[in-house]
Amino acid sequence: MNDIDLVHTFECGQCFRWNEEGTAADGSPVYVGVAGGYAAEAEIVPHDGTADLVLNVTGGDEKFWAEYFDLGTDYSEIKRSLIEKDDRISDAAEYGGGIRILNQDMFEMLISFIVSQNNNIPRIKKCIEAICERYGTSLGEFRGRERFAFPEAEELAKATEQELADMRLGYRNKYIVASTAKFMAEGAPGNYEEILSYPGVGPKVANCILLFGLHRTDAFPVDVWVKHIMNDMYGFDKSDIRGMQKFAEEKFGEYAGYAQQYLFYYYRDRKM
DNA sequence: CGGCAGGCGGTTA
DNA sequence: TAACCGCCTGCC
Repeated sequence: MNDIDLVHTFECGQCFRWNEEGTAADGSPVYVGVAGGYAAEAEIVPHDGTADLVLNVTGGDEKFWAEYFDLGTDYSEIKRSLIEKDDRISDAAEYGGGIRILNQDMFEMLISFIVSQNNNIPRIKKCIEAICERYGTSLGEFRGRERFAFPEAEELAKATEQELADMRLGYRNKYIVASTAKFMAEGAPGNYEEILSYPGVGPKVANCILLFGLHRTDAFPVDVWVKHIMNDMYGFDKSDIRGMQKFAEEKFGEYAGYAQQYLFYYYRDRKM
C-alpha cells in the first residue's frame, strides 16, 4: 500500500494521542499511541516496492485496526478525483499524500475537540493526556511507560469542574462536564445538528467531530488556518466562512474532508 | 507589560 | 444574522 505515511497521518491535526517515540533501523519514525482502549506501536516498513503498515498492539483484532486506519479506502482514487475537480489542490494532495482519515471514537472526538478550541496542538495533547491519566483505565506498561485509555463517558462523568480547572483546562471545564452529561443521557450524536447542540461545540468543532468521529468525509472544518488558505488560494474574504463551506460542498462534495486535510497539512508546514 | 492562539456563547443592533 | 467581545491559559 502506497497511500499511507505515519507522519502525514498523525501530524495533520486529526488525532492527539500518537507521538513519535523512536526511530526504526532505516530512520523512519516509530509512533506509539492509544486507540480503542489499546496501546499500539506503528511503523511503515518497505515491502516489494510499496509500504506496509506494521503494528505491535496490546489488543484489538485485525478488523479493528484496518478500520481505524481506513485501509479499505482507495486514497489514490480520492486524490485523482480532487485534482480533476481543482488542479490548484494538486501540490497539497501530493505533499500530504500519505494522510489517512482515521476512524476514531465519537466520545473521544467530542471531548478532544472541545479541548482544542483557542488552543495549540502541544497543549491540547498535554490536556488530553492528563484527562486520560486521571479518569481513563490503565492499560499497563507499554514501551517503557504506563499507558491510559481515553475515559469512557461514565468515567469522565466523575470529573468536577474544579478538578478540570486545576488541570489547566480553563473555561472549557464547564463544557466538558456538561457535554459528558449530555452524552451519557442521550447517547452518541448522529448528525451535524445534534453535535452542534453540545455545550462548547460550535460550527468548527462540530465539523471536526463529524469528519473524525463519524467519518463524514463531506465535512469541511473551517478554522483560522483554513481561512488563511481559502483567502490565499481562492481569494475568499477571511470572514466569509459560509462562502468557503459552500465552495467546498460544491467543488469537493463527498471528498471535502480529504481536501481540507491535504490543504491544512500542506500550509501548516509552510508556516504562512 | 500587552497581544495572540487550530472558537464558543451571549449580547447587541 | 452579523458583528463584537470576554474568556482560561501559555507563550512571546
